[in-house]
Amino acid sequence: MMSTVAAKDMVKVARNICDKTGNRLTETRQHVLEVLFELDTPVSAYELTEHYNLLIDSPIKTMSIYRILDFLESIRLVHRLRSINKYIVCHHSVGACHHKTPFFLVCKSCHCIKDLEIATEFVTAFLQQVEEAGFLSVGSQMELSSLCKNCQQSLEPNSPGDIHD
Amino acid sequence: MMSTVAAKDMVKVARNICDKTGNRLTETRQHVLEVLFELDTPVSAYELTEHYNLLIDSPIKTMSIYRILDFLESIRLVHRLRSINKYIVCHHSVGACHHKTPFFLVCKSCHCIKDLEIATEFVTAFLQQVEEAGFLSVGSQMELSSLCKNCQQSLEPNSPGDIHD
DNA sequence: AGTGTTATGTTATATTGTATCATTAGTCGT
DNA sequence: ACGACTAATGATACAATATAACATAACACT
Ligand SMILES: [Zn+2]
Ligand SMILES: [Zn+2]
Ligand SMILES: [Zn+2]
Ligand SMILES: [Zn+2]
Repeated sequence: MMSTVAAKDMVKVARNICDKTGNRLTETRQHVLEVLFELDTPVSAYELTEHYNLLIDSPIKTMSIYRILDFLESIRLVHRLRSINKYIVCHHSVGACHHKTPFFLVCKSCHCIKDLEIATEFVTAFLQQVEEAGFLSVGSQMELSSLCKNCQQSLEPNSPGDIHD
Repeated sequence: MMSTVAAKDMVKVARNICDKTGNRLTETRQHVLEVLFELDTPVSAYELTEHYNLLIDSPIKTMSIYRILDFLESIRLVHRLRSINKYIVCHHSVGACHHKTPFFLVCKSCHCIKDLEIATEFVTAFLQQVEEAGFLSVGSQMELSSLCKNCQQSLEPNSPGDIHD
């Protein structure tokens, strides 16, 4: 497939992470990452399968997509948005990975998301409360069901999928 | 079905809420609420259907359970835990409803949950950041994927379903 | 009773996610 | 290079979760 410069950077980062962690960035995994990156919008595993098969020569089935998404999530290159059952690439890792506990605002109506850059002391204080409650955060993210600006104003919901900054 | 005193209190609260909001607490809805209350553990819609049909005379199908869960969630008597696709009664409403934005810690392993009583100023600060980002929280809850104390210690995960305080 | 509205029953189907086993592709020691 | 081991993928089936669509029943209001 045609890869943008940004996608190539993403892959480079991915390769570094895999090298360091003793994992293999296979061609299929790389392709999944690239397709997901180019889409740049939350997609379901089945949607991703369709896009993959449009863009990549050798066809893939959703079972494999799920496996690869699991893998990519395990090395923190992909976020699974459980509130909408969709997946996105992690944008925290493109430059240098500064992963904490990301807070995603997920629009209930159009499924656009915003990655809330939350103050460090806030996260720290929160995680301390989690710890005091006897729980251990497992590096996942938080999601808040909400309404984006557009969907608040218009009764008409927006077309799904945008990612706001 | 046999209802505990606590369940009857719950129903009384439910009836009040429905009266105030112009909704109807039908017999079926009341039964769903009672069953869910007695279970007192996160259950899926299908699990709830099974329990309902064991406890209540006239049988119900999952479609209706989903509809009633939607209703009960809309009047904030039930929480839908999206990270594990399960449902629980809201324990915030039993005395007097002091609903803000509940933070649920959800154990990835055994699916027990803890409702984290989070400091008010913390919630306020957080919601302000959400607002500044142009999003409107729609009264849902936050969920953090985590590991409970038991599941941290033992490699063996615990049996699913407990609710910790 | 007649009429509009809300809730439920019923059936079918869509969507999301796993289990299982066979096959292929790397890895490593000889 | 060869065999043996492990990791990754292919392929099929199936489970679990959720919604669509339409018919019927219960309720509310005149
Ligand atoms: Zn990230
Ligand atoms: Zn929106
Ligand atoms: Zn609650
Ligand atoms: Zn646990």
